Amino acid sequence: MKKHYTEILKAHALFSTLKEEQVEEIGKQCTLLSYAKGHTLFMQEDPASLAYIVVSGWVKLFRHTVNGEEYIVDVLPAGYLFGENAIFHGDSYSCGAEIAEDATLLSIPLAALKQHIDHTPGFAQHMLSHASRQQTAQERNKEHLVIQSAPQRIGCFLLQLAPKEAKEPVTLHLPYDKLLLAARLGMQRETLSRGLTTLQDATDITIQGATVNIPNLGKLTKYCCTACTSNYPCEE
Amino acid sequence: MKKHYTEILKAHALFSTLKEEQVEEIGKQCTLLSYAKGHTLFMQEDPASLAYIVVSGWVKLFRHTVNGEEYIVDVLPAGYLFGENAIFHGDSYSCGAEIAEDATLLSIPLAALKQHIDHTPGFAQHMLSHASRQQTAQERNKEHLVIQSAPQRIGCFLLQLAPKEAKEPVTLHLPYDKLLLAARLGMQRETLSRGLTTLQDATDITIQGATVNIPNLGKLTKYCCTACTSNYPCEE
DNA sequence: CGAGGGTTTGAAGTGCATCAAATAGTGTGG
DNA sequence: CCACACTATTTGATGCACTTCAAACCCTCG
Repeated sequence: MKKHYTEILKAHALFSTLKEEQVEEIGKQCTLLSYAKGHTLFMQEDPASLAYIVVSGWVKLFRHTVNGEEYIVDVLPAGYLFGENAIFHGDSYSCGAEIAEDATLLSIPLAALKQHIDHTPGFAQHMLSHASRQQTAQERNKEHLVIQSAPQRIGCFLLQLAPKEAKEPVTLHLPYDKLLLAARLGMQRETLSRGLTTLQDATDITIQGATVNIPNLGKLTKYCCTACTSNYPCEE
Repeated sequence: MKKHYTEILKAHALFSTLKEEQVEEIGKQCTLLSYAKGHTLFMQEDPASLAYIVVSGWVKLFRHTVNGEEYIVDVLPAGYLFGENAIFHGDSYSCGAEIAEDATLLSIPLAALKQHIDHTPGFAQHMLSHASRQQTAQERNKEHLVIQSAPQRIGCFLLQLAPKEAKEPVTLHLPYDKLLLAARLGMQRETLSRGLTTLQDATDITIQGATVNIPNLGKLTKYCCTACTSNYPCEE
């Protein structure tokens, strides 16, 4: 029954090179949980004992400003790990987490991670390269805020949503509501709405509700990625 | 002669808990270098064999967009380490580095770092917590771009420049030219100039050339940090 | 069918960027 | 020590992008 927990773990780069028995031992301490949209997992500064891997659905990470507004740190799809950095924040979460779309999560005790960081050769190295990847992605995100216009950021997001070896025309669905998407991209919902229209005019894509059709990837790429410090596909 | 290299190393959190002999062994492989403003250390994608610690002066990290513009990743003061993440980027630098103000740097072979990551118990953990701190700082920076206005970002930068236990009135000097500062804060030089004027009107500070006088830290803090997800002082 | 959230559209305002030009500041050679 | 050249910074005028406020529209679900 619990065996497939290890499959989920091994699918993540962080655990991919651990020995079978080590993954199994972590797997034993994990739990699979299902939550409905809107459920709050934890708040910023809460004492932390669990990290999570998103198995399906979407999870929103957020912080609140001093004057009460919500800032979206990130919105995570399946395959992503979060909460693990509490280890380096005095065992409290550095941001809040809420289910953005119905999700199943695998919880992993922080204690298990800590133990492997300290005692399993090579694991800390994997954590390091994982942290480095995260940092690169975040740096790219920060760049976008300075360099790209709102429509470009939207297009860039669509490109990241498209599967790697997709053949045109690509059809995809916006994975969560547009209010959240706008916040994730650092803009107002109205700006998102207008940005999508601008994109349609500029790059031949069509949008109906949450359905996006991209007949010409090259045109979209050219529109968005010319202002960027990375070539498409924009991860590295 | 080379003994004080170890002092520089030990001043950095990364090496602070290594044993004396281990630090000395790294110290032997280091070199102290002086560069004039404008000197290019390396370019993005260059093969990397050295990391650096800024001993004095300022170093600018940058990337170029596809269409040739320069994006400022960060501008580092004394005490900061850079270039080390090449380890996780296939031994090539993820951004260019140039001397922003006359600087002396301590170069550290990446090979030495790698070796300690792999063979020195506890070192990888230190790298991890270092990476985590960096990530937090970067996340805060990214937030600022979305949440804060240009004058608020400027004020926030001034607050970070002020020594921790400073008593009013605080006097400080902008450490590098305003064109670079504007880029570092993600705005145009004209916006910086006008933002400084706005700040003067709003928070009682005075600016003459590169000299800034802050008679009332509370007022500046209130102006800037109310829109932020962290209380002053805004690191954690 | 009506209520309510999510989304779009419209109109007006604001902040930052852009272009252009003036001014201050810095270093050089006479 | 001054005149000149050159760069850094400020100021002014204007335009554009994004925000804000307001209202309409759409869609789903009771």
